[in-house]
Amino acid sequence: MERRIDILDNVFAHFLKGSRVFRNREVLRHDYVPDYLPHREEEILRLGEITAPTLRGSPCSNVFIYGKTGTGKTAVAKFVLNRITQKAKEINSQVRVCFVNCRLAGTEYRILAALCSSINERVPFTGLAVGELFDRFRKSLESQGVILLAALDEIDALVKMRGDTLLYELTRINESLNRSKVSIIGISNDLKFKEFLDPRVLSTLSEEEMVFKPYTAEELQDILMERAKIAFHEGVLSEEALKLCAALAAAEHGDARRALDLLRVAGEVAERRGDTKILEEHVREAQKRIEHDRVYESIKSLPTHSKIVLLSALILSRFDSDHSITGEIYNLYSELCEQLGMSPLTQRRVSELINELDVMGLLNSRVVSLGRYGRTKKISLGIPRKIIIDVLSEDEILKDMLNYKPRFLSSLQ
DNA sequence: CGTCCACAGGAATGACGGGCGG
DNA sequence: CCGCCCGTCATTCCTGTGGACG
Repeated sequence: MERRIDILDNVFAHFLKGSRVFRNREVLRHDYVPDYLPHREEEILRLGEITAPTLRGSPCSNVFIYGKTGTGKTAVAKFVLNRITQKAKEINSQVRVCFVNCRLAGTEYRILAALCSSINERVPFTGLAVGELFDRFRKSLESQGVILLAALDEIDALVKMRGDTLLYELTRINESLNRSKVSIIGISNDLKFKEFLDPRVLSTLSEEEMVFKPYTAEELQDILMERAKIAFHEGVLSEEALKLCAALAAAEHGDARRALDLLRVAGEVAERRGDTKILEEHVREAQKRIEHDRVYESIKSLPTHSKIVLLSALILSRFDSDHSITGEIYNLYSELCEQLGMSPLTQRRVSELINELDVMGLLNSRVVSLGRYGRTKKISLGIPRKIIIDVLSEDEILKDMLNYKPRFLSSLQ
């Protein structure tokens, strides 16, 4: 059944787009879970062993999975959960599984709602108090007498925004359940995450721990190769291009997600140019494009005042040497605010904004002492001028200020 | 060697908006 | 549904500081 739909999808896509590069672009998306996960056999086995008891109706140890982005945590968890579901159906076992992405869910309410729906407890989208929802969840569990295996992905996001109360409740829920049990698989890409947790929650939650190591370049090659077979038409992807994708991603964090993005965008670049083979140059172009898009978006979504600070740095970079200092930036920033009819923020705040832009890589700033002439930050642009100009010239408020001449120009030279 | 510049950056506090609990 | 609380952004006030200059 599924297979037939897949085939048709490909036919439609091919017919509509007439792609000579892609056979099935979908498999390069990072939310796609392939049938085979290269170099994660051990992890799959381990997680399988830990969770297997649920199949015969016993609870299993809670597991905590750590690892940087793109190390296969989510894929492995989904993979194992899928297999458990399959097996449970076969042998008619009373195990239920639930996979929730805490960051996407956003609130405790929606996470609980997802847990409820996995045990067929229907709850309203909104309206109930979280405590009420929790009671319903517990009652429903108890009356059904099932084992629930719940995977909480990006669990660090939940704790960062809401604290660990929900986790605390969830880890304690088994104490009040007789016929049912809940086992939790927590997934986090923040390795320091433990420190934010109540020690009691932590010890309950991490009865078992798994750490996912970054992929090596060779491992990434295998992953890409598997996907490429499905994603591209035969002979489209050159070996050098594939190796380059793997190498670039390995240099970053061993991030499979990044590797797949590179491959997909490289395919798109080739397609757009009308080429039928993906070469190294397409990958390099893809890398540029991904980086460009990232920077472009981050500038575009900046608050207005941060944009003005960035614009000040841009304008100042035309004069003087390649760096300016906090005071100069602040003077020009104030001037620009005046021109725009806005009231400027304080220097203290602007200093903070500069730090934020520095963290984002849009500016480089470092503290220096100029001796008799004070202590300040030397600030330079962290990205090509062109990108800033591109984004800001689309900005309704700031587009006319790109060629602004600072009044205190004379004092600069 | 002390001074003093031009800020860095911490702490306390206020304004505001959105979500949570009752 | 409403009030309260909490997080975010911003201001105010402040103490700290590396090193050129005299």
